[in-house]
Amino acid sequence: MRRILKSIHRANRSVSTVAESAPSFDTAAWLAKLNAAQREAVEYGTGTPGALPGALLVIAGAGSGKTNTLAHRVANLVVKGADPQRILLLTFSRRAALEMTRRVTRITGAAAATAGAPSVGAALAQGLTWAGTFHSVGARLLREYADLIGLAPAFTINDREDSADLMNLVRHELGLSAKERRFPAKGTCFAIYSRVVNTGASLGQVLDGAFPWCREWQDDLRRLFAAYVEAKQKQSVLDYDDLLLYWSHMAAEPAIAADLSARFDHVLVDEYQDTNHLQASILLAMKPDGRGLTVVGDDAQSIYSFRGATVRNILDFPALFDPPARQVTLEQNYRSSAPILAASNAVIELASERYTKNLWTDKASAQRPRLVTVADDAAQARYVVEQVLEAREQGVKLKSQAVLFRTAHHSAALEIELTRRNIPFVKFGGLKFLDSVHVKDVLAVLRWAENPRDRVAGFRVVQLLPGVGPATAAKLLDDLVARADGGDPVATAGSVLAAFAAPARAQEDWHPFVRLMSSVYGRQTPWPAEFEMVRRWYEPHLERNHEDAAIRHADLLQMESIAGTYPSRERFLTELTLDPPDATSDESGVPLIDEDYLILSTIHSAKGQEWRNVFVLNGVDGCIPSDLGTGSDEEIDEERRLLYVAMTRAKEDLHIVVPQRFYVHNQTHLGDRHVWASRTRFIATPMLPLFDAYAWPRAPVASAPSAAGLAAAAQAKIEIAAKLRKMWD
DNA sequence: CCGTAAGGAGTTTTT
DNA sequence: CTCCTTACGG
Repeated sequence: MRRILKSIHRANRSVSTVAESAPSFDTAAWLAKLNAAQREAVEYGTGTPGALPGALLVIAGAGSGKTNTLAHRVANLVVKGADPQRILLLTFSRRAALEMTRRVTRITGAAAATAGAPSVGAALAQGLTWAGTFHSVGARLLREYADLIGLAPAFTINDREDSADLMNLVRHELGLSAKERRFPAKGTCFAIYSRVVNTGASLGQVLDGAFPWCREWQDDLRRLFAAYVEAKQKQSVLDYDDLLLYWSHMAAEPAIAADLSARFDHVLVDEYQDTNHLQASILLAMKPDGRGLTVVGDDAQSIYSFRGATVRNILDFPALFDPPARQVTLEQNYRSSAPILAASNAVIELASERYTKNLWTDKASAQRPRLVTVADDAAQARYVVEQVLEAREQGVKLKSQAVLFRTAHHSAALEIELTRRNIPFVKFGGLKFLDSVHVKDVLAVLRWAENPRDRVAGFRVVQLLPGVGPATAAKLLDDLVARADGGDPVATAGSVLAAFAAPARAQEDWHPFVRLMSSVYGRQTPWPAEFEMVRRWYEPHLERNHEDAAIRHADLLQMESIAGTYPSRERFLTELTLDPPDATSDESGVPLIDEDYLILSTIHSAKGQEWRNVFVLNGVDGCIPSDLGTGSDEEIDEERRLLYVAMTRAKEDLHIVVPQRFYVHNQTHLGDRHVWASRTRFIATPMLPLFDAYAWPRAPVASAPSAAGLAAAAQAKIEIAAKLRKMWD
């Protein structure tokens, strides 16, 4: 680790020397607004037309203008003659890709105007055709090369839930569910599998490191995963990890690798600190010598290790190449006020491992971040609502304010309070629209139509019919495969359904069902009318199965309008799976763009964003850090980085709310409804002067326990109820 | 073989 | 609370 620190510091030094002593910068007007380090990142290696720049690593601190810098670099490449269609831009989310594309187009247009080069604008008219997440780009490439690598081009993609369902099917087939001791649940099995794939570690290492309680099942798990892989291949189904895994193997296959690498002159990757081993291997296979490769990120904001992301990627990047990658560090923060930045820096400074230097800003302010003590969950919600409304009175839009929390359910009390007070909000993270049963049902029909081998989809669809259960469904799906006999099952699926001996109880529903499926298999109804047909078929089943059919029906209508914006069923399914709408609100659907609403978001989903005012909920031990994430020093550091990410989202006002008591649900072994909490360990006592301590509500009650007493109790973490129970042990 | 009811166990963050 | 499993009546 010390070695890494050194190399980073060395690199920092080298950057400042470069910034000071590089007079050869092209100081075109459109780059004038960038600072020296940003300009270095934008212009590195672009001086010689036609030559590809060597590998570049940009360490970009929070709020240091990272997106803007990356967009300028892409624009600069285009201005200097790069073909936008041969630029691959990999981002962390769909939203980030859209934002980046928008900015690049705007910047390039402006640059072309000042440089008097209209041809550049024309070059970008087609846009950046290859901007997206690793997963969506992977899906596109795999469809193109599918025939060469033995994939059916019409493969369907399973999201996390579907993947877990398939894992479950296989788990039952292998008889693992009937073990004496309870076998890990489907979601756990899938998480283990996914971690092995994404980290490149062995099953044993993953079990030891992250799932120690499943170690006893190692042999069964290995058997399960082998069968799971086989099932996916038989069914022409890919999970998220496969999109990367196939891509990586494809890029390592000499016959394809040359063609694949040659398609892209430049590859640029955003949020590199949150990529995993597999993604790094893809980049290296695409650009073995690093020429044309740029990665951007901030190790202090690495918060996705649970997904296999490793900070090693960004730290080890320079040394992968010869000569080593150029490193540029952006340290000036343009987002937050000095007091907010000082507090954030203090939090990250206590990390046991740190790699980069502190950020600085010249945005002075007298307003320190607030550390607000409230009695409990409910008071926390009332405090936030009061403050949000007060800020709005002063002209701060709801949209410029955000409430951030560690886990999705931490906002439950607040959501109730907001609904009660009629304040519109949109929540990012947590349960998704696509996870609801009715939405999944309809999507399953479409997925099954796209790919009749898809067993999870088929299983789900057939069992919608009353009288059809797992046994009947399995028999039908077996028939489908048998009849296709290795060929394309779409051709024969219709007649298999028609000939199938449906159980007596399902007779009545069978013929409408066969008509529907034959029509979608044969693509007799064009997209998106097909969606409407499926939805109409589904309606009676919706009403039979759900009390709240009316609300769910509205969801489906909303999805129908989304369906209309995609050119085909395949694109709709693929993009919806890879970029699901990630917001939910109190009403069905997202409020209109021009409405004002408060943002609620998990810290993870808040990545890359900023707001004028930010509230961080539950700044207590047990929430941040989550008590599930305190097993190792690495986990604790990641939780610390989470708080750092949350704090650095704020521009002017930051409130960290500390309820003294919070509810713990469903902890049967502890049984408590609520526990005393103490301030998060990440805000240590010596750091308190950086905050405004604030107790809310202000009015003291004579008989209330003293603040000192409460603090002492909180320190001791007394659980009285637990003690009372112990009396009887 | 299906559907339902009852009871037990697990539980973050997401492409 | 929600998911999963099991037991039992059509």
